Amino acid sequence: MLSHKTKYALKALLFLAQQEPGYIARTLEIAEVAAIPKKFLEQILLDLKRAHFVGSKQGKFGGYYLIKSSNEITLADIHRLFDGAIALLPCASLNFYEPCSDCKSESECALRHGLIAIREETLKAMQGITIASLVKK
Amino acid sequence: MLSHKTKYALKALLFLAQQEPGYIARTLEIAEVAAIPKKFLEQILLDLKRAHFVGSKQGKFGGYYLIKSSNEITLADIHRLFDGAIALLPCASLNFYEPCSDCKSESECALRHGLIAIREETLKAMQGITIASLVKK
DNA sequence: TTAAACTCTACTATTTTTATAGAATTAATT
DNA sequence: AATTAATTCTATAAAAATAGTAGAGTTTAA
Repeated sequence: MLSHKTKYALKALLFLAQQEPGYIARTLEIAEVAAIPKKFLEQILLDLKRAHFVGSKQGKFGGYYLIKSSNEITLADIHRLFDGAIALLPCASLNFYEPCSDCKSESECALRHGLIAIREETLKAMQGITIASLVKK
Repeated sequence: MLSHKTKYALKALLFLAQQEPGYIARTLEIAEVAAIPKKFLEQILLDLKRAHFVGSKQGKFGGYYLIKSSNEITLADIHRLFDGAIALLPCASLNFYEPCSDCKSESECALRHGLIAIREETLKAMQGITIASLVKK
């Protein structure tokens, strides 16, 4: 399941993608429209900024705007940023790989191979969902 | 990601599937081989029993054994039993459906449709992984 | 009767998630 | 220069979920 953080991030990006090009949205505005606690959203937008999905303008009349094309932001990207690995166990992960502590050997691990197959399918599906594709519907 | 509980359940089922038909395995035996805290495993096996994946024999020389064919136990089944929904949000779930509290209307919800597509793909993949298919490798 | 196993409930500890608070900084306007 | 309205940053707190433990009770075989 997605954390609230990831869900909020997606809703915020969805909002930004629906604005006129050049429009700068205040955090409060996004928070109200998308029903997100404002102070929580501040952190999320800051994370999205550090990950270069959005840009910001400080000071009065400042706010946030998309800097990446909405069809280049995928569900997989946002999941990884806030919820981490797509894979079901770290040993089956591409971006968050870690060996299992309780596994004798990886080649012998019965679970790992199956979970890699799942990750491949899920990742493909999640990369197919973009902010742009969500806006369309 | 899978919880430890789900991972332990899979490892326990994997162990049981690899025993001779009719063999009854003690909790301690499974715990040692699969590196699972014994008291934690007790709860997990009890849950697996209540969900009719395994049977048990009480008293001395008692223990657990599979009662469902290992090719009829899927990753999706075990995930749902211990970690709940396969879908990324409750509003996109088949077995754990709940409406979103922060969503104006489901038909308007931009997220839901995309997440249903993801759930369909992931579920299909997870139903393709069985205890039997994991044992084979 | 004893030993060895499962059964059951309650509890505790830890970690993660979900926020909240408040001061600091930045920039536009008056 | 002062004011206002915004982002930025760090720390903290509250709540929920996860992981694990304890111990008494029940069942069965020998």
